[in-house]
Amino acid sequence: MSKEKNSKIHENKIIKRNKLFDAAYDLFITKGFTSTAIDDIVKKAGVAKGTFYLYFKDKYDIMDHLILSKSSSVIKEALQKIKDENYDNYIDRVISFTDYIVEYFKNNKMLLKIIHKNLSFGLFRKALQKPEEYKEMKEAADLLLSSLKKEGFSNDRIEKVLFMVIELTGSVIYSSIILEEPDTIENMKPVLFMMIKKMLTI
Amino acid sequence: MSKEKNSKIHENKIIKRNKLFDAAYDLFITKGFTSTAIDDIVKKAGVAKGTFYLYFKDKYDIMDHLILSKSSSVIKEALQKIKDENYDNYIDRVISFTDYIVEYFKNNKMLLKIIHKNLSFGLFRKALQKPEEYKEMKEAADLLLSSLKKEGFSNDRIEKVLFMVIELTGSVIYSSIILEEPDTIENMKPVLFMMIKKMLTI
Amino acid sequence: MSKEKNSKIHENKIIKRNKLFDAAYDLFITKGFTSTAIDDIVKKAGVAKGTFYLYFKDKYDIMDHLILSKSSSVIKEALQKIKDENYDNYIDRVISFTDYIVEYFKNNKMLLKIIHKNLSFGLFRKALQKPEEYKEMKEAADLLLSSLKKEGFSNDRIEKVLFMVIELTGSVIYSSIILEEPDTIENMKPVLFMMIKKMLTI
Amino acid sequence: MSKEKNSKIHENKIIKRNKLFDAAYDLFITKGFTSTAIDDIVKKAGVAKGTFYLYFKDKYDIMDHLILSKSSSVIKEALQKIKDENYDNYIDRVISFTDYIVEYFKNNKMLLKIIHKNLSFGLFRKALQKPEEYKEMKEAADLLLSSLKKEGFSNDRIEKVLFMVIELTGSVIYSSIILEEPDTIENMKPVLFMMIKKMLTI
DNA sequence: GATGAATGAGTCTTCATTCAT
DNA sequence: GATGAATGAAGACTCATTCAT
Repeated sequence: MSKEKNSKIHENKIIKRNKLFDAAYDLFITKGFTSTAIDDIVKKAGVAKGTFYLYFKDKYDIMDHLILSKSSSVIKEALQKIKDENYDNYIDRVISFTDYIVEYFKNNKMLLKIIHKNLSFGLFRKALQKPEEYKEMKEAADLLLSSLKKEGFSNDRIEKVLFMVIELTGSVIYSSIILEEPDTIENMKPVLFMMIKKMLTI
Repeated sequence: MSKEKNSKIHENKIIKRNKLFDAAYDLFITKGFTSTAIDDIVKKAGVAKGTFYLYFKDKYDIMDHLILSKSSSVIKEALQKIKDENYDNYIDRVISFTDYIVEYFKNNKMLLKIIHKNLSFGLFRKALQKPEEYKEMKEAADLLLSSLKKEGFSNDRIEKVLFMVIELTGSVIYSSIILEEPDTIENMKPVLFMMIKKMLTI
Repeated sequence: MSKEKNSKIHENKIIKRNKLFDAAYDLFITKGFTSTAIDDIVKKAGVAKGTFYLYFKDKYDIMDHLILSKSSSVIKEALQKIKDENYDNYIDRVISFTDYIVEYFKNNKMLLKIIHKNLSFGLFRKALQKPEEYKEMKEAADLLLSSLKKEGFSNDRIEKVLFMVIELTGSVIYSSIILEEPDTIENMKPVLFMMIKKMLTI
Repeated sequence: MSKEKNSKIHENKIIKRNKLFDAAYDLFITKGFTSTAIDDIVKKAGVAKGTFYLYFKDKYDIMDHLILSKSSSVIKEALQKIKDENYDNYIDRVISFTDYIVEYFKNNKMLLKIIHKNLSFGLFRKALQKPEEYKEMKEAADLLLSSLKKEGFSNDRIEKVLFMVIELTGSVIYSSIILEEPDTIENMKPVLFMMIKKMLTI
C-alpha cells in the first residue's frame, strides 16, 4: 500500500514535470526563449511559481533539458529509419540519416531556431555520458562510428570527420531553412549531400 | 565659415560615435554582450545615456555594426596575405586564407565568442550590398568566386560550396578554440584543411 | 542660466530624496523595517521604483541614513540644551544631556524601536569621520570628552567610560520605554542617573 | 503494554525535538538566523518539513527556546562556579559571575551574535515564571538578590541596579567581542569591573 | 545636439506554511 | 504522528528607453 501511494505521488510528480516541460516548449517556440518568463511557463502549466523551482534550477536548466530531449527524439527516429532501410553502403546510411533530420526541421522551424541558438556540444557530451537516459544518441553515435571504422578510417580521424559532417549539416539546415541563405533547403540539399559524400570518402 | 563649422560638428559626431563603438567593443569582449548594459557603455565612452540613442537604435544595433566592422577587418588582412603570397593553386589560396582567420581567432577568443553567438548571414548580405563600406568583403568574395569559376565549377554550385566551406570553418574554429571540442584547434586544423580540399576538388 | 537650470535640477533631486526619506521613515516607524517593502516606500513617496535605487543602494542603506539623521538631530538638540543651561558641574551636564534624550524617546517610541534593532557603532564611527555632515555628533562627543579630561580622567579611560554610559543609557531607555522592563522609565530614571553619577565620579 | 508503547513514543518525540533543536542551533551560529531556512533545519535534522511545525510554532519560536536554553546553561555554569569559590564579599561574587560569562562568550562569538540580536527581557521573564524548567536562572537571580538585600539595598532598588549591571555587561560583551568597539574585551574588562563595583557600592 | 533623471514593466528567486496522503 | 509536494505571496533589483530641459 505504501508502495502504491508512493507510486501515485511519483506519477504525479512526473506529470507535473511534463506539464512544465510542454508549456516551456510551446512558449519557447512561440515567443522565443528570452521573451518567455517563468511566469508564463507556470501559468500555462497550471502550477504555482514555486513548483517550477522544485523541478528545474532555472530557465536555462529547463532549456537544456528541452534541447536534449527534442534532439534525442529526432535522432531516435532517424536511427529507426536507417535501421529499417538496411542499406549496405555506409555513406548511403549517413545520407539517409541526414535526410531525415533535414526533413524534420523543415517542419519544425521554430524548434530549429531555438535549438540552434542554444546548442552546445557540452550538452551532448553530458548526454552521451548518461547512456541510460539518452541511449538513442549513444546508439546513433556508435553505429556511425563502427561503420566508418570498418571502412578503414583511422580512429583518430573518425571523430573529427563526423563532428564536421554534423556541424556542416547543422549550419546548412539552420541557414537555409530559417534564413534561406544562400538558397532554399531544397536547392542546398543535393550540394550538401555531395559534400558529405566527399568528406566521408577515404 | 558655416561649412567649416559644419565639418567640425560632423567630425565631433564621428568622434563620439567611435567612442561609443570602442567602449562597447571593450565591454562586450570583457563582460559579454548580455552582461553589458547601455549604462556601462556610455559611462566608458564618457557621454550621456541619451546620446547613445542618437547614434544607435539599440544594443543589438551597435553589436551588428561591431561584428561587421571586426569581421571586415580580419577578412581584409587575410585577403592582403593571399595577395602577397601569390599562390597559383586556388585551393592553396583558400587554405592560406582560412589559416589566417584561424590564427586570428586563436588570439581573439573573446571576439570569437561574441561574434559566433550573434552572427547572422543577413548581416553579411547587407554588408555586401554596401560595397563602398565593406569593400574588403566584396573583394574577398569576388576573388574566391572567380578562382573557382576558372576551375570549371558551375555558377550554381560555386556559391553554395563556398558558403559551406565558410560555415564549416566557422563551426570548427568556434568549437575547437572555445570549447576544445572535439579536440584542440591544432589537432583539428589538418583534418579541417583536408576536408576543405575535398570539398573544393571537382 | 545654465547655473539656474542646474540648481533647479539639483533642488528637485533633493526634494525627491527627501520624499523617499520621509516616506521610509513614516513606514518604518508604522509597520517596522522588515514589513516595509520598497514598493510601499516609492508608492508613498510618489516616485517610480527605479528612482529609489537612484538615491539609495538598498533598504539597509536608507535605514542607515535614517538612523544617523535622526540620532544626529536628537543629539544636536540635547547639545543645544546643555549649552543654554550653562552648568558648571560636568556631571550635571551629562545628566541633563541624558535626560533630554530620555524625554525625546519617551515621545518617539517607534523611532526608538527601529533605531535600537539596527544600531551599530560602525555607523557612528563612520559619521564621526564625516565631521562636516554630522558636526553635532562630533561636537557633542568633543564637549563631553574635554569635560572629563579636565576632571582628571586618564585619556585611556575616558572613552571606555563614556561608551559604557551611553550603552547603559541606551539599554535602559529601550527596555523601560518599550517593554517597561524592569519598570517604567519614570521609575528607572532616578536609578539610572545615580548610576551615571557613580560611573563618572573619579 | 500500552504504557510502554506510549513512553517509547514520547521518547521518540523528545529525540525528534532535540534533533531539530540541535540542527537549528548549529545552523543559526553558522549561517545566522535570517539565512537559515526551515528547510535547512529539517534537512539537517533528518525529518520532514511538516514535522517542524509539530514541535515549534515558527522560526522565531525555536529561536526563543534556543536563546533561553543556551543562556540558562551558561548561567548555570557561572552559578556553579561562584558556589564552588565561596567568596564572602558579594561584589567579588558578582564580578566572578560576570567574568565567567565574559569568558564563555569570548569562545562562542557566533552564539553571542545570535543571542544579542534576538534577546528580549520578556523572554527571561517568561523563563523566571517557569521555575521548574529554568531553575538555574531563578536560583542565580535569587542568590544575587539576597546578597544585595543583606547589604542594605532597598528592595526597590535591587532589581533595577541588577538589571543595569546585566544590561551593561551584555552591551560591553557584545560590542567589544564582536565589533572590538571601543576596544578589545581584554582592555574593556578592568573598566567594566570597576564600573560594576561602583554601581553595586552603596 | 546633448543630457541624465525618471520611469516602471519585467524578472528571477525565496520560503514559511498548508494539507492530502 | 509524519511526510514532503505544492503553494503563491512577497520581495529585491535591473535596465532599456523616454523626454523635459
